[in-house]
Amino acid sequence: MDYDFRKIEAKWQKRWAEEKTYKVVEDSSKPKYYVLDMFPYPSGAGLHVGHPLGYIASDIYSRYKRLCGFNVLHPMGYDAFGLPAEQYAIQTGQHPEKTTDENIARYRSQLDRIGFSFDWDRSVRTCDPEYYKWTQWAFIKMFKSWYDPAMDKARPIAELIDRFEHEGYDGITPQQWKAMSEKEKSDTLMNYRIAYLGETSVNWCEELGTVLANDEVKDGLSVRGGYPVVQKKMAQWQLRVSAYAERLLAGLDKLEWSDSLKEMQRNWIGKSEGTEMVFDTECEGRHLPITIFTTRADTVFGVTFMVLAPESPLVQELTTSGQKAEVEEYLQYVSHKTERERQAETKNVTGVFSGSYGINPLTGEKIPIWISEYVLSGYGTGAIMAVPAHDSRDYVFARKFNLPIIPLIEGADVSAESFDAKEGTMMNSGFLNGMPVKQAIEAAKDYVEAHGLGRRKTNYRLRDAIFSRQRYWGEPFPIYYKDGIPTPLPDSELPLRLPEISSFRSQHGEAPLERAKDWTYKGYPLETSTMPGFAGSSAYYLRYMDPHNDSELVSADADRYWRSVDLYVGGTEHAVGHLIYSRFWNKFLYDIGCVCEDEPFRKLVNQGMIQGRSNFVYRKVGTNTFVSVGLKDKYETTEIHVDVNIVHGDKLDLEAFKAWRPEFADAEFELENGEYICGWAVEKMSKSMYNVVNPDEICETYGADTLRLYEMFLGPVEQSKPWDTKGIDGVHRFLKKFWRLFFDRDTLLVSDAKPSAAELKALHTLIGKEQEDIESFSYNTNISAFMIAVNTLTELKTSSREILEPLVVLLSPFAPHMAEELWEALGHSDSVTKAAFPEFNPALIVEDSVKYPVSFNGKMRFTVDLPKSASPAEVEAAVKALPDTARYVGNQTIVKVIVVPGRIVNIVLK
RNA sequence: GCCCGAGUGGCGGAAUGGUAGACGCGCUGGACUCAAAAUCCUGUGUCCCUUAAAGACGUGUGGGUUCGAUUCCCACCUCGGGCACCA
Repeated sequence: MDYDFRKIEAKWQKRWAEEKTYKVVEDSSKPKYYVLDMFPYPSGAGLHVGHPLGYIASDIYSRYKRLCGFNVLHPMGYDAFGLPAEQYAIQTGQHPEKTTDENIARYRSQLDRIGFSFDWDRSVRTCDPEYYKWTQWAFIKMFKSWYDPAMDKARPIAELIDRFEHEGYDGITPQQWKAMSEKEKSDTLMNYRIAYLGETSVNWCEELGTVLANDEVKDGLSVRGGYPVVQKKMAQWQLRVSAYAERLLAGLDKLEWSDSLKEMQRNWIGKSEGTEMVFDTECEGRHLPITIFTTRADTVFGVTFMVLAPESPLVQELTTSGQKAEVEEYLQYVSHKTERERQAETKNVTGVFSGSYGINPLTGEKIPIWISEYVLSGYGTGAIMAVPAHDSRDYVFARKFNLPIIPLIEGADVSAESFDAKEGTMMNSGFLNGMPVKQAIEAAKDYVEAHGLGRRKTNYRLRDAIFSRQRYWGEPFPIYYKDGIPTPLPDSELPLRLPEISSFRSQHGEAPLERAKDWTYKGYPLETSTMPGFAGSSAYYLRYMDPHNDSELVSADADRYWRSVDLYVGGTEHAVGHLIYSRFWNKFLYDIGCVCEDEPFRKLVNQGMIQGRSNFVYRKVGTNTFVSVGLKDKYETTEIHVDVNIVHGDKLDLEAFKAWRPEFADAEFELENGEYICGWAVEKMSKSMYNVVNPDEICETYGADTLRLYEMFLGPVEQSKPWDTKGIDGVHRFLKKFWRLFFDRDTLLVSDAKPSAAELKALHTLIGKEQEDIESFSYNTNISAFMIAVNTLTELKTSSREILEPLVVLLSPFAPHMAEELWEALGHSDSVTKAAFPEFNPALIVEDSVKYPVSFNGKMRFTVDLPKSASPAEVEAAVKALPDTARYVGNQTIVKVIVVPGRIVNIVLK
């Protein structure tokens, strides 16, 4: 019987589904392990070979952990709310639910073909009301909570109301509180709630008709669609993520994530420890203290001007009547610029003088106050002290407007550029003179605090997450407006289902839900925006633990058993979006006692992207003649993408090319050595570049086991690499060889013969390597080890069951279909999934050499590593060689001399 | 500009202080075959050389540490990723 992968794979996929082989239930007798993939957004294009890379890696890990005796939770679901489905609906009038269902069905069948060990009974989809009920539930919890800085955690809002009523809080006295109207009370509480409604400047995308989060915008364009994004002031629902900044930062230390990913999160959180300092200012006789934030308190002696953000409310206060016209003109100019334009023109310095002056608190000098767009209103206090000598932005500004520059660090040359580094010795700085910069910063902070000029302050760049989207295909907010006061629905009304609407297009910033009929609760209007994509993906890993529970997000029992995700596999593109929001969401649930772990993803592996490898043909301009790549420079040619599926090893299939598109039917060719060689490039895998490779085709030609093996053999999981089928025959050949260890045509070769030492060595080398490699995700080297083992065993003509049986178990995480088939052939009625990982015996793999401990000088110990066959004379010779080389050893204590047959190679220090 | 990460044969890559290039692809020659496919065997870093032996060189570049460096340190170059007026 030959290796008939089509038959074998279909047979086992059917059986796994029928017998629910991968169904998992909580089992306190076994240790648990939770392996999670980032669930996909089911797009219309279906899966290409890049998508399953991470799924294959995590599936191998899950199967390995099962063999090791763990109760493994390995679920899969769909992130099904989102813009593309809605955009498609706008274009075609099809309901997004319909296209989403179709796409999911397609994804499911593609995934099933690859042989994953998901427990599909636990599958979730974010657009399912039974699922988004819990997204809405969590939102209400956030609405009903505030962040208590004293306890450093979220607490019920009732506690805050109680404080306002009885003792007062944050400058509001009980008397003031009691005097407030309901609306005023509601507005006040909005300043504290974790989920709150607030006026804010948002990224508005006219084309998409919605606001976007900062991580949904890149270079002033929307990440999805690439449409322009502008700034606009709007009342939006927001999540107080910033309250968790310090905990989100500190929590990173405990996580097994890559350094680069942690670093990205740290940058995004952007902690900055500095000083808030008060400068007195004077505008037409009125005095107004303004607060600035700086990390360089040591440079106050070099402050020669101050700058306000154009959006700062202080601008109105500090503009003198003489400057009013000029300032107004500048504000007009700034307001007409989009965020994109502001970013694009960072070198073009603009600004205007306000007319008023501030007083340097240390020198008492009068310094002008300017207004410029280079100061951001959203960070710090929206006002800065400018030190042109030691800040490059202030320097450029000072040069442009001829403001004085005072150097404060000895030897710093500020004639051409500023000296930003925090090093050197202070000068021109009063009591700080002579100090190194770092020391001066601390001394200045102390001085400022001691003299009541300001205080130490930590700022974070992390902003609150804007949570409203003016679109249809998302979770509706469980909020209604009772006399204008936002009020949550009672839990018993959840889920609040998405209403039907007639047209999906939004106009003039009006949300699609505004057109829904009877979108009210008890006669009061319901909120018309919907939640963003990250809402549904923030706690999905919890729902997998207990997916059918309709009274709780997750039961305490299920949560205590599964706790958190042990291994999370996904791409880096979610580094600062999903992975921040999810951690925030989880920490909130932790605060309210809903979950028992405060970090959701203990270990995270980022799989690399699989890029496409595009092929090109070259058409002579004005003709229908195509020249091979080596000849293209002789003519003027146009480069044209050609479907990679009609190119094999960069050689174009001429007939297939003529048939590809009508305009090439009568194409002519100029060949090289009788062949047409295509050019190539590594690009993103996409339809428009004709470089998409579909996993179904690979499964059809080579089988799912080959696909799995090949994707892993391509290189390290974390690395990005182009898809290139050149090597796929190699792994396919390996599987056929593996098969032939067991079968010669129809004859099963397995016997009860005792294994030889060489056979045991080959097996146990592999067992040891597999343990090590899977734990470190070095799947590619492990497959190499498999190839070596199979070659050795083939050569040894192994038939021993004691070798072959464990070998099948070792193969099963990588090529589960073949492993099941062979396992059954070996006489097992149970799935190979239920087998145990073979026990590793390192004694069976020792080298044919022996270590001779040798003392030297009574102090150092040497280990001489010699072949067993070495004669005493050879050992002596090796040892005699030691003193010469050992001279260099100094106070090292152990030295190993590696002896390859006949010659001393080197010494090992330990 | 700032912060990460990476540079090894014709190609994907292996080796984390100890015989560089495992394993696979490709290519060379051969066996089987009428032939092909499939399968198996052989060789395959570069230079010198008809070939082989022997030798020299060789992990982006230049220095350093070490008996010994692809691996550790410093500087530079190139590529990839992230952040980018965050005071």
